[in-house]
Amino acid sequence: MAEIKDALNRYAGAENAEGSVLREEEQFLRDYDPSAFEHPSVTVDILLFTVEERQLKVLLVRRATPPFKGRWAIPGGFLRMEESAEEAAARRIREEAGVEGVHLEQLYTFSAVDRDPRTRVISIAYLATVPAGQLRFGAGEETAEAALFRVGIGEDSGEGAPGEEVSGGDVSGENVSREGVSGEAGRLLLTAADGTVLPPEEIAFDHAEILLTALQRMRGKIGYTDLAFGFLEDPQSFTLAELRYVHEAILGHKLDVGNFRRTIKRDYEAAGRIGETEIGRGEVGRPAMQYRVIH
Amino acid sequence: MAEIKDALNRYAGAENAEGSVLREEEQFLRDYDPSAFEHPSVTVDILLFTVEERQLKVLLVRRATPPFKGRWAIPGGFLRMEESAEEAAARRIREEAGVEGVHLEQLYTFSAVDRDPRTRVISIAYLATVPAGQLRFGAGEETAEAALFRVGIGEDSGEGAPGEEVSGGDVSGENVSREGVSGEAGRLLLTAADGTVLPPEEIAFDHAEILLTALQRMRGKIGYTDLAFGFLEDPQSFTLAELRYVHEAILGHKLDVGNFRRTIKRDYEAAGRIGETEIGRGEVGRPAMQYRVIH
DNA sequence: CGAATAGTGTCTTTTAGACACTATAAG
DNA sequence: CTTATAGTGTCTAAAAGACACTATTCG
Repeated sequence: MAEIKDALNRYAGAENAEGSVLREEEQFLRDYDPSAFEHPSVTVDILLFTVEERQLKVLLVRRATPPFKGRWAIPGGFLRMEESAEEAAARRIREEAGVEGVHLEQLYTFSAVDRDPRTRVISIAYLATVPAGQLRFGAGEETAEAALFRVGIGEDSGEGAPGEEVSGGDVSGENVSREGVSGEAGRLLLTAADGTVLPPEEIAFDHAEILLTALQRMRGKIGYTDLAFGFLEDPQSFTLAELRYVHEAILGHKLDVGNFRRTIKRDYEAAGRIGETEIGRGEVGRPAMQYRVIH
Repeated sequence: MAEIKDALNRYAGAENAEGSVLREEEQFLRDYDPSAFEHPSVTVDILLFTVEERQLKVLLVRRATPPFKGRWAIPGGFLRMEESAEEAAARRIREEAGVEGVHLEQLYTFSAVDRDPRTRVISIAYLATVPAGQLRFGAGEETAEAALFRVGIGEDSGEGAPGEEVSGGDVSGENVSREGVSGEAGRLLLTAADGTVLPPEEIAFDHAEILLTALQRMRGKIGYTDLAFGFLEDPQSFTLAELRYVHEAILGHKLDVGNFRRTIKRDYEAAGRIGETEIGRGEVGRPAMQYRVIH
């Protein structure tokens, strides 16, 4: 390693007084000495989402130390030199929630100079979709240091009672106003298990902003990607109703049954992405056809 | 440096068999000592796109040193401790191309451990859209160390001759096959000013992959965002035909005139995003209505 | 039977695509 | 007139949305 550094430094000295393009190459090389410059810390932040009781929830941890002591934050951790950001994210999810092999996708990288008051931190945020049944985060023993919060945007409801239906009013379908181009003006709404609403100001760092970014991303992609499948308890056996509940939880409103089936069958079943397996046994009501994700 | 690593390894050995949540907080704090860990280098990569002669082009620089000496690469630079990634990207664009205030958006962060053979580098890639007329990159003096390459995907054309129409065949409209969900199978096609085709293997590092990601992102977003406006020579005075040329260059195929006008007027003019100004003077043909971007 | 859930059919509105046509300029 | 570019109108097909209806289970 040492001789490589020497070689790079020699290169840097030799090629001066050039046009801007060459100067760029020169600086590039000089900077490549890993000890020559102070480098920022790099972390991964985990937006771990799940759908529990037909509601979209996110995992937050309570900070035990300043800054933002006592506030809730997105779990994260430092990137190690021998792992990629994806690997670090997967590792943190394993450590934090005891889950392996979940769907993981990069969200955004946050790099504002002052986002952490202590030192310069670059955070690469990842979005993870996890079936609620697989989550294991030190449940009863400690006073809740980690917890799931229901996530929504602004006005779309006040009813935080768990075990309830998705939405009080608006039973009639998907007739939600479609604002401009990238719409959805409201603000982030986090509801604890006991119904308490956590105002965005109570979130540590810039994590409220990150959560909002993640939610908007999911809402934008759920219709034409495989995102929803990551929430299914068993991707090898689910009903279209269960899949619809996932979509509804993410979008924050009910979907029309017939229209949902039509588009799913057209866009996914016809494309061979999901397939029927057999008719399940119902507990109440008519038994539903079971589907499985293919590939 | 060596004793720090030893200390860390000792820590690593000591901190086993804990409750997962508390261990995370503890580790978080320990890692916050900025000198305690070896940190990766962080760079920004600039995907500088422009539309010149109705063709989509990207700025690449030729590497003067190993690794990948002589190969073409995406321009980039190191992130400084006192600037955000966005600021670093804007600075590099100013240095490299002499442009200020261009549209800039984050693309993706690349973090594979071995992506640079010298040291650990995290690259935050930014996509910039620049009017061709504003580009100033050390033009005639040196043998081209930086150059614009026409960008396309796979099969969609062979005609690299500049100053030509966008596409040889396929004059009939937008009837391009719509594969599955995230389609567009082909591979990256880079064409130099002299018509030479640069195979993806000739691109340094993982930069061919990054370019492909960028192109796909642009194609996906051009229809419902303000992306195209960033390429207009004068956003305060342009014609719908000029705007269409930008869309065609990015998509890689011609668009139907009537349908294009219809959707632009519905989605942008009706929403107050663009507005008519006055009828321009034509050089040939009927003079066109001029539009301007609002806000 | 009623309650509960699964699933179908169909009408209307909106959007996308294809394509022929008219309009206004220069020479 | 021809050419070149700008702009309109319209027919059709596909997709989205609303909503009423039928089907199958349990008790």
